[in-house]
Amino acid sequence: MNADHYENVALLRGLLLRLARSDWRKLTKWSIKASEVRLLLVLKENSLLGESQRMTVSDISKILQVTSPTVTQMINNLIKNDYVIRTTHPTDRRIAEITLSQKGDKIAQEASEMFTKMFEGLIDFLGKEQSDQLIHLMDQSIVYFEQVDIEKL
Amino acid sequence: MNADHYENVALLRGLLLRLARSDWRKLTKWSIKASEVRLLLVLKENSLLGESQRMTVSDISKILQVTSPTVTQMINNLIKNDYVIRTTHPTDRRIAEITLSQKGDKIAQEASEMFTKMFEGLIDFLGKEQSDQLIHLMDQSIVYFEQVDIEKL
DNA sequence: AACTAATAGGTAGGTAACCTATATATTAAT
DNA sequence: ATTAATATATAGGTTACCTACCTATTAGTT
Repeated sequence: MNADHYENVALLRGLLLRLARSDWRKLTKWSIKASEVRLLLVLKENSLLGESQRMTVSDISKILQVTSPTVTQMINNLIKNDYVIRTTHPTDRRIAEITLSQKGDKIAQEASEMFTKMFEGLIDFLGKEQSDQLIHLMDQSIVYFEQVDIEKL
Repeated sequence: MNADHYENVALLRGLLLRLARSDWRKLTKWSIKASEVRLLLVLKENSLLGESQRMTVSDISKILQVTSPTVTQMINNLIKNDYVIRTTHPTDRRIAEITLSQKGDKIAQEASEMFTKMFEGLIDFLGKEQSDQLIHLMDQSIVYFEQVDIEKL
């Protein structure tokens, strides 16, 4: 553990901050918000996984890691412009089932392709091995941040 | 370039999103906002680099990568509770010079120590070599994202 | 000196992306 | 039948930004 073992603390902090604020998340070619595109993508990807096309507010909330009122709000916006459809579960009327409309599916498809190309580009740019490394390191970093107790710092 | 060269596209996207939304940025033990703590840190770190304690709104804006109205707003809040002081440049009266008050310096000091410990913790957790790798890969990713043209995707 | 352009910052008002607290509807459990 | 639990919605708020515009001041030009 030499003298400059920790030389990169500031660098690391700065990079994480920049990456967090990076613009790719805010991209939206479509006339809906970036967060709403992400929601459409969740629905699309769920159906591609062979799961049912219908998802509940709670499912979406878990995947996007936001609270259910946040999901409701996004869905209300999406319904307003016919990107998704809300129906009631046939046997449990508490549950709202959300499905993509044709319009929503089209955007989800385009967004999916765009993000795929964007991240394929990143993998090409970094190289396969390096991108695997990045995945591993980011995953570990998330583990670290989830476990660290600020009160004890 | 085998079949699953791009297998990790979704994984990479998900991790970047999670890291972006990670909570460490929102931490604030103090009675001011996280973004305001970051501003105090900029002032503190600038003075530690031997630069003058005084910084202009433009300087801060460049470092935090936010617009000047955003900086003005944060500074107004910080002034309200005596964390920073705004004075006018002696020879160029257009320029506002921002300095830490004693109260602000104390928080900046604490925050600096906290973040330092937090990122030292990350370096220990990942290992020195791995954390250097992470820095390199994040840096390259930022380069990539800055250069990628969405319109062409 | 007078005028125009450039620079630095502030003001007003808005938006995205979240949140908490609370209410409502429905179903499950006792 | 009553109470508790669950799923979602509503109301209203917050943070962290932004753009458009305005003012004050300084620099450059004729």
